[in-house]
Amino acid sequence: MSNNTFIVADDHPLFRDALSHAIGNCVDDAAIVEADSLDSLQEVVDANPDADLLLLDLNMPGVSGFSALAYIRNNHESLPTVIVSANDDPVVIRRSIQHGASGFIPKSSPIGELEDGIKAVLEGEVWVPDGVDLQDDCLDAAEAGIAVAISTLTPQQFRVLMMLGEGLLNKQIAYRLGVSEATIKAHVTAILRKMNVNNRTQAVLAVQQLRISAPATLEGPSGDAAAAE
Amino acid sequence: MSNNTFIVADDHPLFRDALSHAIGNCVDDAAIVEADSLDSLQEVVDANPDADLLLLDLNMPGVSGFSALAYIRNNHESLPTVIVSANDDPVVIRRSIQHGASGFIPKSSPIGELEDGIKAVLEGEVWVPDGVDLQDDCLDAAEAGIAVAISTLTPQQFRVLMMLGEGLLNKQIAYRLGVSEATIKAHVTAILRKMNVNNRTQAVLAVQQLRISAPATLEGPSGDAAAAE
DNA sequence: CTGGCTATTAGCCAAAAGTCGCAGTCGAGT
DNA sequence: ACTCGACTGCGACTTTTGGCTAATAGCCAG
Repeated sequence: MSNNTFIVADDHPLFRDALSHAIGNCVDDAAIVEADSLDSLQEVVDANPDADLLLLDLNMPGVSGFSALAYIRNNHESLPTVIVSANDDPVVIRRSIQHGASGFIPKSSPIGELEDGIKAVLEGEVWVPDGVDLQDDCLDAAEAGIAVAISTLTPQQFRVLMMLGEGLLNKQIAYRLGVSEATIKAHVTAILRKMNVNNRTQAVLAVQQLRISAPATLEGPSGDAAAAE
Repeated sequence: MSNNTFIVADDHPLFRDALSHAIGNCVDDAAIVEADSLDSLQEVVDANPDADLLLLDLNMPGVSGFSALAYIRNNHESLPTVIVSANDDPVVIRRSIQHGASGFIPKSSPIGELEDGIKAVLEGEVWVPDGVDLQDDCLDAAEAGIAVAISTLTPQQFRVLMMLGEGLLNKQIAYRLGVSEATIKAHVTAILRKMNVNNRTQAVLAVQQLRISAPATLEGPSGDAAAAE
């Protein structure tokens, strides 16, 4: 069954290390695979379809909120996923679980707690920090629908959607992915169909609904307006 | 000085009534003007440029988060604005004040407190619920920049921007505003310039950063999650 | 091996988006 | 009165989107 493979996805190297160590303390002979971006995450998950656990940061560059979780959950159903986030708002925690995460570990947790969480999830439990109530307030219907739509996207389509979410032109996306603009258009058309919207702006708005509130440090080609000068 | 005119902007009729009554208890001969949408708010504010106070709901239909506040604050600088919201998250309260509100009153407040707040603001104070600390975590630079950009928009441009934020086509916006599509395109171009972005999707993304994400947290806020990474 | 899914591309076309220049109006200022 | 500038509104023009067809190729499962 278990092949002792663990995936750690976080854009912060120091934190990946910390998480890897924690896993080492929980399991002997653990093979750790790391990812620091959406691209590498997709590669790694693809290359290790039978990993034991995925530790996923909610703030990866190029990924909007719970989109990645929604995508992973329905493309690799057998891969238990634990969200690791700097944000420990109970609302975010509940949303994580409702989107299919097997656990939630705040980045502020002491090491011991982190390890407890990992162990618990490895044994099939759902683990959240003490004092968080998972009851009631079920997932917003619209949000759930969007998550379902996203989960039907192919890997390439998902990448394209995330770039739409950065306000990029088809041409720019094509360049980044190294394919022709015609291909991007085909993907975009498919995405609009699956998400049941009429244009890219509406698709982006839908994705935004899966965002975790805080503006955070969402750097990007769009955020400008600020620098002004 | 004072002309005893008050503006109450909320899409919930019952709540407008409640707020109006509260004002009546604070001031004699108060003239109350109400607004239930962005359109009516712009009209009313325009028609009463020297009102004493604006009570503004954060969840008006057709207005995205703090956009309306940012717009009002820089187009009617002399109009003190108090935010009235169902969301009483300290983060939202702080953001409101930092965007230029003169006060913040949770919808869950007892009448007495509501009146205290109104009185305090009328005397020039900044009023927030007990126990909320306004210190530290200054406004995110990007968010502040976006607010400034929005504040430079003309009334019509602001309306157009809000509709862009609903994912509408130029044609649909034109119909709603009763002008030609060519006019909307011109407005959009002006908006893109002022916000320093290249296309409508990026403009929408910028506006989304002023959104108050979590749908009304009825929960007891444990740590304030101001962390926000 | 064959059918089904995905990815990729081209070409064509209609619609939508975005740019430019221009015109009318209104309200300061000088 | 006259100018100046901001706001609004338009039509002509270019670019980007998005839909459709069709073709090629890889990959996997039955």
